[in-house]
Amino acid sequence: MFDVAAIAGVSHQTVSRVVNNHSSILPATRLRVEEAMKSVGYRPNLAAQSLKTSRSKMLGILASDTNLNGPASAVQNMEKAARLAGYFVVTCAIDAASEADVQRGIDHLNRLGIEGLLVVTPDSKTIAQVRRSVTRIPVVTFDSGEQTNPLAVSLDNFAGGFAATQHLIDLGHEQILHISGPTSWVESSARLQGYEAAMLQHKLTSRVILGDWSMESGYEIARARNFKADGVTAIFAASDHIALGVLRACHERGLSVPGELSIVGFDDLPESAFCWPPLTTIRQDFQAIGERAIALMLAALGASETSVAEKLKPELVVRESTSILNKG
Amino acid sequence: MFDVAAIAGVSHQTVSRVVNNHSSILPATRLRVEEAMKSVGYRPNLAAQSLKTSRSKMLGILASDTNLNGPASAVQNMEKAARLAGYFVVTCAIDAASEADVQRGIDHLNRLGIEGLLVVTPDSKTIAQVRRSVTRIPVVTFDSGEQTNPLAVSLDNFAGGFAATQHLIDLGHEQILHISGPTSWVESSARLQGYEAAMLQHKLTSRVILGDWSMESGYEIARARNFKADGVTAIFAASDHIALGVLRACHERGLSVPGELSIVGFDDLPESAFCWPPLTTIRQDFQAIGERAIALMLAALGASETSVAEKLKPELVVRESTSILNKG
DNA sequence: GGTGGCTATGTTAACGCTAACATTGGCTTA
DNA sequence: TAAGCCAATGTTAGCGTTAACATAGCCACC
Repeated sequence: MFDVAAIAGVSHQTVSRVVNNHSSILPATRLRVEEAMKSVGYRPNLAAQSLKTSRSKMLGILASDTNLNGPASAVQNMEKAARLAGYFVVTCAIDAASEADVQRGIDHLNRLGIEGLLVVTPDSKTIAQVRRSVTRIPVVTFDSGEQTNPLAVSLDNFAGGFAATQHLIDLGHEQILHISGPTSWVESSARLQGYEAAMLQHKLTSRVILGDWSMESGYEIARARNFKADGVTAIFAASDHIALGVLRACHERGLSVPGELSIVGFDDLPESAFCWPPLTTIRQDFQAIGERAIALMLAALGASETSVAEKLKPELVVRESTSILNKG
Repeated sequence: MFDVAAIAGVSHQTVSRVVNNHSSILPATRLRVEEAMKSVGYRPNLAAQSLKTSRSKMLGILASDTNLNGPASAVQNMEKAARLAGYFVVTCAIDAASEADVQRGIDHLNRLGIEGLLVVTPDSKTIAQVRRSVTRIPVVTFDSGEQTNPLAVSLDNFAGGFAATQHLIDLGHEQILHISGPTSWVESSARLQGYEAAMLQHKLTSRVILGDWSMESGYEIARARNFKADGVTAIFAASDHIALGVLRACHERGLSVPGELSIVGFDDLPESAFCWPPLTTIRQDFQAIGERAIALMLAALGASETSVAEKLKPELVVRESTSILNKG
């Protein structure tokens, strides 16, 4: 910095002012300084800036399941959006099931002096834990329902569950089974509620089995029961993974999809369009989700205007795993 | 820090020594200081440490395709391994196809003062570009073949390609088609070479179609040709995604898998075990890959011993998409 | 018993930067 | 023309930490 100042024939403070876009710098001076910076390849030292301003320009992301498509896409898009705003993103993978692991993650990120924390996990217990133990800095999470925390991105999982169920009802199905995710997940209960609301509205009886998001779980559930005998003609699975597991079990048993059983998933995994039959599902816009999360964070940090917080609506994608009920 | 020193009745420098595990501290003093630290909840300020020591304890990861399972798992495991060693990881998603975007990513990470850079991309041009423009700090990449850069994790994609092909040959197949990935990807050419070596060894003729990793590509290729008419009885796809696309096309046409066509993929996506039929594939151990990358990095930073660099061998996972050639 | 050397701790300065205050000089205005 | 003011830049100090050197006290050994 002093080198730059010497070359440009100004004081180091003037250089600092140029770096920080101060107003009272003569255009000619600014130009001279900028050229000097370029000539020596000057880069401001972030550590020194942090130390002095006590703003680190870093955001932490606490994420579980980062190898899954959804969270991974969301995190990736958050990083891009944050970078655009001049922020750095430090991701920390946690096991949401372990309270101790979550705390370790928080401590780790705190040591960095992050200015804000984004929590990418659908586990409501984890979210509550983080909100409880991180109060010094803004925490942005994801919500899937009635709560309206101003620092949460609202994903309308209720609407998704409703749309999936409505789609099956529209096709004439009445015996619609829902395979849900684990109860502690916010997504899970919102999707379930959407399902129940749609069923209720058409005076149909809800039938729910508890799954755990995984393909294994869908597979085991579908293997353990006889949908035909039960009269079930359609399934709304809380995740594409569950749906994929069900699909495999149907193939094994020779149950025709969608001929004898219609299936709707949730997430629109890239693979879901290419399984057989291609899966009707609910798509979430992870880019929008990531950008929204960062926008909320920036607003909380005072770096930008507060944006309007309307819920992000997922979208029904109709493919070939669902069809009109074959009455017979 | 001065607060801690005052409480413990020592100088701030003694506190610093306790923090850094210096040897010449009386156990009693250390204890006193540690208690004082606990009582005020003291956390060393990383920015100040960085500034003073000019070591930021941060590693950068430049990653493309972070929403894909493989890269995402690798990155996740790198982060965990780095955290264990006291390092922070800053991930930066790039579009490997764009040289400018890669450069922007490098600049972004450089501003942070990262101590080392890990490049998670299979695009050899990007790797070369990064190696060219980042020389100040160690760069760890991934290699898939003959090159033996000491700072690259060697993934034996050749062995994987060989094993996949050998498996099909063992089942009696002779007309084995390989759908490859794009040529600029290191993985791609190594897998291709493994395929060709196995074919050559059994005096079989190689048949290769150029794909681009994606499900769409596998689907389109399989739709555009008639494997039966061509006499092709088995396909080794360079990725599970390609294989999944082929599989879907087969379903559409009523071509029985594995009855009329055996298929082997590469990657062992979680979904591959649950498609129909479950896909025979080559599994890579992403946890080992991530840990190995960090081990290499730590060694390069002088933070640990150099580890022996034997290639990571992928593993054949036999499922139901391959079967003995049905002569007739 | 004095000297040398060691061990445990204290003191000082500096890392690169920015906030706050100080200075300069040109311009307005009575 | 002198007082006042503002715009542009300079000077100083300190953010929290650690390296380097300084000091104090103890033990051993001739």
